Amino acid sequence: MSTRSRILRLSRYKNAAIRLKSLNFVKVFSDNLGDATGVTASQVRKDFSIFGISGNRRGGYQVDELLVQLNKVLGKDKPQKFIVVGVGNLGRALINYPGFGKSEIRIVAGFDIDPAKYNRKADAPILPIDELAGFAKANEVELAIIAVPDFAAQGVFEKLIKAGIKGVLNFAPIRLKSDDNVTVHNLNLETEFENLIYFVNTKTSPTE
Amino acid sequence: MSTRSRILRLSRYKNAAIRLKSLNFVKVFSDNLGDATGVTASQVRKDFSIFGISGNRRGGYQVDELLVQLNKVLGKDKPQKFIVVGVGNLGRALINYPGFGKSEIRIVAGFDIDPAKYNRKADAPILPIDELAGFAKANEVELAIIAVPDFAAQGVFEKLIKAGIKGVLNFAPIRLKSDDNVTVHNLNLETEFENLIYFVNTKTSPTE
DNA sequence: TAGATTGTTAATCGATTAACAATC
DNA sequence: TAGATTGTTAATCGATTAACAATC
Repeated sequence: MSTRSRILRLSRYKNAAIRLKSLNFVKVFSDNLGDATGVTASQVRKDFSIFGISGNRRGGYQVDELLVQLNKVLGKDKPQKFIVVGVGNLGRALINYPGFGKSEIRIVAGFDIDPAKYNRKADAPILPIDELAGFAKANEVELAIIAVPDFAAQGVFEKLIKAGIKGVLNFAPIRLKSDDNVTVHNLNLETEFENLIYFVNTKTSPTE
Repeated sequence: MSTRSRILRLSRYKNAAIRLKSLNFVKVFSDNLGDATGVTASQVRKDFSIFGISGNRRGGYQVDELLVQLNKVLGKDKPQKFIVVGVGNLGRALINYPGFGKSEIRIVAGFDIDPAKYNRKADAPILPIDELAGFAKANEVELAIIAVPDFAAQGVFEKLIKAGIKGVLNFAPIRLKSDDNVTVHNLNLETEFENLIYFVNTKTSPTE
């Protein structure tokens, strides 16, 4: 009913709606959103209907109202606190990622084992990994990013579970398994590169 | 015939095969690979048959032979040169990404507009963006990564097209459109975060 | 009102899985 | 040989698209 790709499309509709709003659109049609995101108008309406997002026969969707509803489905109606484990290049990139600026995604702390990286005074402090569980509980953080080398990922994952984390985005090139209590999304950069290479080499366009 | 998700699975089979090889497996069965990657054995055999990867009735697949074939499909049988445009935190993280070490993915240069970042002596030199086209042609680079802020992405993309780039992995939170000559994969980190948030909030496990 | 767009149902399309004959 | 596993075809499942009645 709600597959990964359906939610990905919802994110795109949201981004398209933001763009259209900035162009002073007050209402949009399923046709506009389809064009902007590369799907059919039917798909847009179907996706909306599954989440009970409704518009106006004849009048399309009010952009402001639509954004409220999409943000609600996507959890963007309230702050979402993340911690990052592993403050190497990638971890630091995520902590400083400017794209989260206007969004409700907040990276509230980083954790590492290297004392040279600790910095308690930063907006998002960098702390010893031993403080992870305490910090997560004190600050009610349920979401985490793993940005450590592959050999350290499983150990970090287990620490995160003990700390009560409910969702993990894993950038380490190791496949972590979710269970009933913890949702894991694995994002393997090498795999993304391989995918691009394949489609360039064969000149086939991916369905994505 | 060859969708994005089929190629993603192929990457996973390859990673599983590498792991099994390191455990001294000489042959593997579709069943092993299915278990290791979370798909059915039928799926594995179907995927293989589409790419003409064949095994031994009764004897499964020789790991070494399988890896050769998978690497060939994925373009890992020869070096794949990438350039990175935008040497901020994310760009630097990609240039230094240790996960590419053993792989045939090579990041051969970075480009930026900030002179403070230039470094012609590094293994992967950081160069002024004006030198992009010249460098790409001289070094026969066809693959690029965009890691610049959103407002700069479209301009960079057009420069890349002019430089003869054939494939782009875009990390900027803007949707770039591929055409017949250039394959684009958009990887929007915010979207990945939203996806995780959704599934954590609803405790539904994604099909992925 | 007449015309246009939604919301939803039915039809289509494609991908996954099951089954089994071929065969090592 | 007998048993186990592949490779492939057929069946199933799910997701996308088309169509159209409802209606603003």
